Amino acid sequence: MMGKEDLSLGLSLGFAQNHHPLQLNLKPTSSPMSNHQMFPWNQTFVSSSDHQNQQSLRKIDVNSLPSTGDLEEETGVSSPNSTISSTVSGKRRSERQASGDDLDIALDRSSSRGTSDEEEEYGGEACRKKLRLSKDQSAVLEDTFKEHNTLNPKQKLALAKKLGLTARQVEVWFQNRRARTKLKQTEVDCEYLKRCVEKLTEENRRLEKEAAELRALKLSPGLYGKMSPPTTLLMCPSCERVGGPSNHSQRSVSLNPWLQMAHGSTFDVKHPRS
DNA sequence: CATCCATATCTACTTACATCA
DNA sequence: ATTGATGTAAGTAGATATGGA
Repeated sequence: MMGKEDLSLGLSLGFAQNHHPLQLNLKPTSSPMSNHQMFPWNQTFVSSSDHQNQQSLRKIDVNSLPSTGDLEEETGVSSPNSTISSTVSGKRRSERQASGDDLDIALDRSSSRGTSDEEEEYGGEACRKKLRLSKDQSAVLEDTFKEHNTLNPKQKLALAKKLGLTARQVEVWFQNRRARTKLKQTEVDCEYLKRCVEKLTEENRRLEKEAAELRALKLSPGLYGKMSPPTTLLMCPSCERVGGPSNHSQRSVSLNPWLQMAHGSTFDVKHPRS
């Protein structure tokens, strides 16, 4: 099985290697970046092929285009889910009809159901049979994904033809691939934020301790008069940091952590995208 | 020009299945 | 042999963009 770490590693390395201008734009808003801009798509994901490799050795390739006879046979199809539909949703069906992609309709239908043997196995119902893409198919899809994470209709059809898949299968693969990438990035971002929180908590603890010490000093009259005044807090208008009046002290703490990150973080947590 | 409708494509979520430990 | 966890292909719903009537 493909380990999560593999993909995460791939992502991290990808981000490290590609200095995408948006990579540092980590903000707490829900989705500040469009999905099409979010990731450097030329990053490498090598791990899945090993996984696919193992699997494809054990499996029959069920993804080759069905014969003409199959196409004729597969016209009537029911949803693999309990909901009755025409396999492709009404939307999808009309989409294909509109584009005149009749072959594709038939292929899509055939691809989302089993053979007649399998039908018997499932009590005559046309249940969804899980298909596995071959190692080669996955590799080509991955390569294409690295170049662009979305496909226009022409590219989709060309790729489908090249791989012996349906356009719908290619489309679905890209959709799922984008979702996986986004999920992985979310996990990476989460880890980063956790480290940020830890650092800030630690810094807060330290500052509270320091404040307590200063309060203690203030209470002892002998020492108070001799104190230098660096405890005066001023806010830098440009960066919203609170610090000493002379310069941006190393201990300054931003009121806005996201600004701080953009500034070059004072807590040196390495962001995965940088 | 504004509005409506059909279509296309996307994300998010879910389901079903294959595989492995 | 069984079972739970995991990965992934595919289905569904809803949002959005676009173009034509």
